[in-house]
Amino acid sequence: MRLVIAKCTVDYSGRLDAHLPQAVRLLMIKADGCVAIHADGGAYKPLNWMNAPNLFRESGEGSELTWIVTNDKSEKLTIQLHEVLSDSSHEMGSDPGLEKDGVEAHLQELLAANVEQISAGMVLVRREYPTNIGPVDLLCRDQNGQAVAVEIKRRGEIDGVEQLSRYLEFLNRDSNLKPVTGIYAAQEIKPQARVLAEDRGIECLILDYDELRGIESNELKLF
Amino acid sequence: MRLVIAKCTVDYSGRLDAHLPQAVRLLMIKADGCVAIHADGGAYKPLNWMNAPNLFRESGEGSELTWIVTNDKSEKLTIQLHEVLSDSSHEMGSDPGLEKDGVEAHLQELLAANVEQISAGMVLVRREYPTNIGPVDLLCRDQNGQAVAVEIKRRGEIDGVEQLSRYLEFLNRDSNLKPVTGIYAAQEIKPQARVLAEDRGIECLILDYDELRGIESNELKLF
DNA sequence: CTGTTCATCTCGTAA
DNA sequence: TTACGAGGTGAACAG
Repeated sequence: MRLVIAKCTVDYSGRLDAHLPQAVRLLMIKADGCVAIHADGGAYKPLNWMNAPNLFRESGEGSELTWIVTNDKSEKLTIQLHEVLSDSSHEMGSDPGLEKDGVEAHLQELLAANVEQISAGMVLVRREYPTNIGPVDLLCRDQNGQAVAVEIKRRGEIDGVEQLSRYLEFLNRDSNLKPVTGIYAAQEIKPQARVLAEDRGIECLILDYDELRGIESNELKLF
Repeated sequence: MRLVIAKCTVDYSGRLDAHLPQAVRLLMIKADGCVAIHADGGAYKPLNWMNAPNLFRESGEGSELTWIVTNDKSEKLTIQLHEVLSDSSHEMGSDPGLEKDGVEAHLQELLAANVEQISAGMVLVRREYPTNIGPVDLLCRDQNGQAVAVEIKRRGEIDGVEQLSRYLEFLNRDSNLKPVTGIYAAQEIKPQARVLAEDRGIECLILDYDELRGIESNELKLF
């Protein structure tokens, strides 16, 4: 990894056009060739960047170096270096990578194992119940034996309501299931999504991840 | 900005849990306190990070330093530094920031100012016309006085068609507007999006950004 | 290889 | 402050 601190101006042209006025910034060039330009503030996202694979060309000399980075999608990043304050390279080797735990898939597992938390007497028919337009997260039957399709999201936005509506439309064509009602379950449901869901007769359910995890661990303790 | 190259292990706990095994990485600490951990490859996104504002604590000594970064949302980033290979700081001053050109807002402005480019006699009612499920980009009336809802995208994909369909559904409940037709306008419309749009009776319109900008500047020249 | 969905999304902006 | 939608979204996964 090469790290350069320099007073520079930058122009990007590609999916949009962008320009950075002259200032001191960090230019980061990784081993795979990708380039990132960071200011000393803001979040982790660089001001400008160019992903690998790309072509890096250096031209000019002295106090007016120019870096031009291009790729095969006709994107172009032009960096004018007016003054280089630091330039260093570091050997780092390959990275073993990140291990994650606690994302959305876990939520579906937890709820599938505890469908009676949705309403008393609810029974799971199956997870990822297939339809022609994709699988529904959960298909259940309530205490009266009526089919219920459940769509689970971490954050319930309007797209998820559309998705569930489409599933219901298809499920209701199956005379063995009809009539099928819908439940939209999420840790958080946005107001607009709620409006649309209720407009379509879909029930909204707020999930408590910690509570579900608590129930799970309590049940495990019983055995 | 402080840049440290070190052999380290990292643990993050907060919105999820994540762990990084021991390896040499770049640790970046910006002036506003945010911390990012980069490997020498992958894209511009760091492996782990912690945004400002946060609390940074350094403890231990010699070859076993520990950095603990916490914030008020009970997120915690723990960095064990097993070997520091480089540690430097750089004064960079504030950044004038990025100037962008060619994003969706520009397209909407340009088209709003030139609605007769959509079709002859078209008149703008208002931009960001509100509905219960969000604002429509443009509401217009055509030469016959019939209401037309326009959804503008830079890249026209299928979810934009869904979005416009929802707006039309709600707008058509308003007896002052009914019947409302839809136009899906984008610089580029994906084949699947076009099929769905036409299936729903929504007209597709390809926008030429340069052309719209040209019309705009020509009109300016007239005055 | 495209298409779809998730993300510690980030980021801006308007109510 | 919160809600909402765009993003040079990126990244992972399924078909």
